[in-house]
Formats: sequence, C-alpha cells, structure tokens
Amino acid sequence: MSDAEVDRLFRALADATRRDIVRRTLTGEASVSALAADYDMSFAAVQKHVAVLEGAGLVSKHRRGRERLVRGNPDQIARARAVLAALEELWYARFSQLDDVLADPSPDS
Amino acid sequence: MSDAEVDRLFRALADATRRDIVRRTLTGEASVSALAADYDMSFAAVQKHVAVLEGAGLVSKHRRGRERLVRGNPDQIARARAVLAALEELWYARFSQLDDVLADPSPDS
DNA sequence: GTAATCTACAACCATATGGTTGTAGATGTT
DNA sequence: AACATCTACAACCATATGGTTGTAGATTAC
Repeated sequence: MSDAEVDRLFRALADATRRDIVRRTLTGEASVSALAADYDMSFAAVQKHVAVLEGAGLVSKHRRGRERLVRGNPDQIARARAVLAALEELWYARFSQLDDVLADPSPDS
Repeated sequence: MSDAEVDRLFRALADATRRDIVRRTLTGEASVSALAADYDMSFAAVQKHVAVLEGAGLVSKHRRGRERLVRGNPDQIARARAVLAALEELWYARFSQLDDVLADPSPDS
C-alpha cells in the first residue's frame, strides 16, 4: 500500500459517523438512504461519507434496482490493522537489538 | 475511549510524516530538532506534527536539558488496533447470527 | 557575559474537509 | 403517463489542516 492509500484509509476511519457506517454495513448491507435515516445530517452528507469510505476501500457499493447497497469490506480493515501491527513490531525489535548487544560483548568499536 | 479520542488517534495516523515519526521514536527517543532534520519541511511544521501525535497519545515528550525527547507509545497503537479488531469481530458475528438461524428453525415470527 | 542551539508559539496563507441546499437522472409504483 | 423514491453531483460556506515566517524564552557552550 502506498503512503497515500494508507493516508486515505486512516483518514476515513477518523470520523465517528464513518466508523458507524462501517459497523452497520459489516453485519449487513444497507442502502444509502437507509443509512442516512440513522444520522442527524442530510442525505448528501451521508452520501459523501460513503464516498470517502469507498475511496478508502472500506466499503463497496452495488446496485439493486434504484438503490445502491453499501457493504463493509473486512479485508481493508485487516490491512489497517496490519499497518499498526508493523509499527508495534518495531517496538519489540528494540528489545531484540538489546539482546544482540547483550549476546555480543562488542569486540570492536 | 470516546469518539473524539478515536477520531484524534486515527487522524494522527493519517499522515505519512507522522507515521514515520512514530516509527522513528518507537525504536529510540529523538529530539524534535533531530526529527526535523529528517524531513523536507520547517522545524515548526515538524513541531506541529509532534504536537498532533502527542494530542493523540501516540508519543510523549520529556526534557533533557534544552532538548525535548520524543518517545513513541506502543500502548496507544495497540488501542487503535483494538478498535479495528472490534470492527472485524462484527463481521465474524454475522456468521454466528447465521449459525443461530440454522440452529433454530424460527419457531415463531 | 555573549553567542549558539533548541524549543515554543503566534500570525498568516492555501487548500482540504464536513456540512448545507438545489437540481437532475434513473428506477419503481400506481 | 404521472408520480414518488433513490441517487448523483454541483455550488456554496465555515472551519480545520498543513505549511510558512518571525519572534521570544531556556539552556548549553565558549
């Protein structure tokens, strides 16, 4: 994943309404208007939130008649988790470096 | 964690420079000016990025003489991961609901 | 004491973001 | 055909964000 993709991914997750839309569409599909009914904002605003999530790969849309059903994408959430896991691993690597120092009494330098 | 805290957390992670600062300060502390030397932007800009990370709880600062040493906080990364894990669990819950349906041939309704 | 270094913070600017309203197209209903 | 519903999208507005420069306070070095 490029930096820009990771940026979009975390930015999409940095909004409570969008996280709620992801929650709602992970357990079952929902049309945009069905989603919009749940939030205290205009239909267009919810539509924009869905577009941000779609741009980040967190949801996908497919049509059913005149509706667009929104479906959450657990794979992309897993990718976000993997990015964080990689960061955490760096921290643990700090200890393994220390282990190296302890194992090797620095023959040179 | 409140919605606002989670917002700040993911927003802080939604920038490549800030993610890099987290990486750099997880393996070892670094002063703000040492960090600033690594990026093609002003000292003040890096200072702002560190402030955003600090506001999100992703790094902490403590003084050593005239320097402020920045240290990454792996616990907060783990919290972000936990938020994502909770989302993914909802998806798996979809299957357990299906299991319920299969196990119970809907006696009423 | 004076100079150099590190940090903090204010003021400013361009652009992005999150919301609104309004208009128009596509589909379903009667 | 006429109407209602769902969606898309443009235009607009207020505020947030990410960058800049400049000034000032602490601390270290000479």
